[in-house]
Amino acid sequence: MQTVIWWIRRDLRLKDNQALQTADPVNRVVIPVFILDPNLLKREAEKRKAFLFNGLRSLDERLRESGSRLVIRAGNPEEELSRLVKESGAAGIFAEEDYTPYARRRDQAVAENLPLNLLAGLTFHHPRSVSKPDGSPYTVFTPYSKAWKKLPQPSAVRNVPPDRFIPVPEHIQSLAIPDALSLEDFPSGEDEAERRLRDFLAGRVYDYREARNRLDMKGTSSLSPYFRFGMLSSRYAVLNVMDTIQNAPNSYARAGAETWLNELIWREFYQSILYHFPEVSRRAFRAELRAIEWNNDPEKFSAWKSGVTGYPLVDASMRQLATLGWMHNRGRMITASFLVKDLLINWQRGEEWFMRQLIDGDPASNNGGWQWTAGVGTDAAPYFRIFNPVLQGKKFDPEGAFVREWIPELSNVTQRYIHEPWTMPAEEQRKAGCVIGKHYPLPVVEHIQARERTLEAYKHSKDVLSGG
DNA sequence: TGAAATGTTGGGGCG
DNA sequence: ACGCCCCAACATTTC
Repeated sequence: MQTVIWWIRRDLRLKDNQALQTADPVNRVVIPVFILDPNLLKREAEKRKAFLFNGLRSLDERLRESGSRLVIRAGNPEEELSRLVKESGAAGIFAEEDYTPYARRRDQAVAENLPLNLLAGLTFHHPRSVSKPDGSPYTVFTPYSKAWKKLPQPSAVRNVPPDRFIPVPEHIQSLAIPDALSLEDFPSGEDEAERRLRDFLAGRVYDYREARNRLDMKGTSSLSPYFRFGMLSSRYAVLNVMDTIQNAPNSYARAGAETWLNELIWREFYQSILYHFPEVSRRAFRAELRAIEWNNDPEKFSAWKSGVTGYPLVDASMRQLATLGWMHNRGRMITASFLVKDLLINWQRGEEWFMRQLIDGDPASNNGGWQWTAGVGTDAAPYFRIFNPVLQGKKFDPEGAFVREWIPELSNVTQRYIHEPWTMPAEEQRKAGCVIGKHYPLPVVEHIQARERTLEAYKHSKDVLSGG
C-alpha cells in the first residue's frame, strides 16, 4: 500500500481539507506531520504559540479517534521531510499552500528535492484567480470584491470519512507536543471553531453590521484565531454565510450577513496583496509615503504598549490585547491610528508589536490593516483620516462599559467624563476616587495638536517624494 | 472602516 | 404681514 505525507502547516483541521482529502487517508497510509520550525517559532507570540500547541493536541485527539495520530518533528522542514520520506518510503507530500514570503521560499526549497504537492485552501479564491481582465492583480478593495463575487464558486465541502483512517506505522516516531497554558477565552481546535461559527450564524450575524463596531458588545465573530491556523476552512465559512444570506428572514438580517461576508473578502484581499506584492512586508506600498519623518519617542511607544496613554479607549484596548492576545477590530483601528497619527510612531513598530501579541496574528491581515490605518497601503484610508479617540469612545462605547471593564482605575468615573477623564473637575475626581495624573495618567499628547503635526509630516513626505 | 471647518436651510422670536 | 436675527440641524468641503 502506498504511503504519503500530509504536511500540516496552518490547516489544523480534518474537515474540508483539500490537502488531507488528496492525500487520501482511507486508501493510503497517510502520515500527518507537523514540523516545529525554529525560523517560524521564534517569530510567534507566546499566546499564539500556546494556541497553536493546544490546537495540535486537539488535532491529535481527532486523528486518534479516526485511527491515526499526529507526528511531531522539529527542525528545518526540508531536512525533516527528507528524513521522514526515507523512514516511511512516502511517495508524495501534500500540503495546503501558504502565501507568506517565508512560506513560499520554504516550499520552493522543499519542492526542489521532494515530491511536494500544494493544494489551495487558505482562501476561498486563490490570489491568482482574482485578477483584472488584463491579468494584473487588483489593488483596490471594491473592484476586487466585485470580481471575487463574480467568480464561479469552488465546489461544495467534501470530507474524509473520519472513522476509517489507515494507521500510521508504529516505527514512525514523534516528539511530544510542547506543553502550553490553555487560553480561557480561546479554546483551541476545530470543534470550538465549528461551535463558534454555528453560534454566530444562528443569529448574531444578523446584527453584525452595527454591532461589530461596538466595543461594549460581543458583536464580532471572534473567529480570527481559528482562521489563522485553519481550524476553520475559508470555503466552509464562506459557503455557510452565503447560505445564511440566501435564507435571511429580512433585509436587515441579510445586510448583517453580507457585511460579514465582506469582512471575509477583506481577509482574502490582504492575502492576495501579500502574494502579489511581497515587498509590503518590508515597506509602504505607496512610494510617496516612504519618507515620513517619524518621531519614534521610546517613552510614548512604551506608554502605548502598556496602555497608559491617558486616552481611555486606547488604553482599554491595549490592555485587552495584553490580557487576551486579542483585540476588537475597532480597537485595532483606534489604537493603530493613535500610534501612527497621534504619536507619529512608524506603523511598522506597531505592526511588529501586534504580531508579538495577537493569537490571530497573520502576516497578511496584520500588515494590510496597519498599512491601511497609516494610509500608506493599497486602498488605504486617506492620510488625513485621523480617529479622535474621544469621539470614537462616545460613538462605540457610549456608556463607557468597555473602558471600565479594562481600566479599573476609571471604574467609578461617570459616563460624562469616561472618555475624557482629564476634564473632570477636582471634586469629581475625588468622588470617583481617581485623581488624574496620579491614579490614571494625563494624556501623553494633545490630540488636536498631534493631528496637525501628523498632517504636516505626511504632506512633507509627499512633497519630497513626488518631486514637487 | 473620520473629523473639523464651512456653508445652507428653515423654524421661531421679535420689533 | 414682514424682515431681521439667532441658531440648531443638516449638507458640503476640506484636511
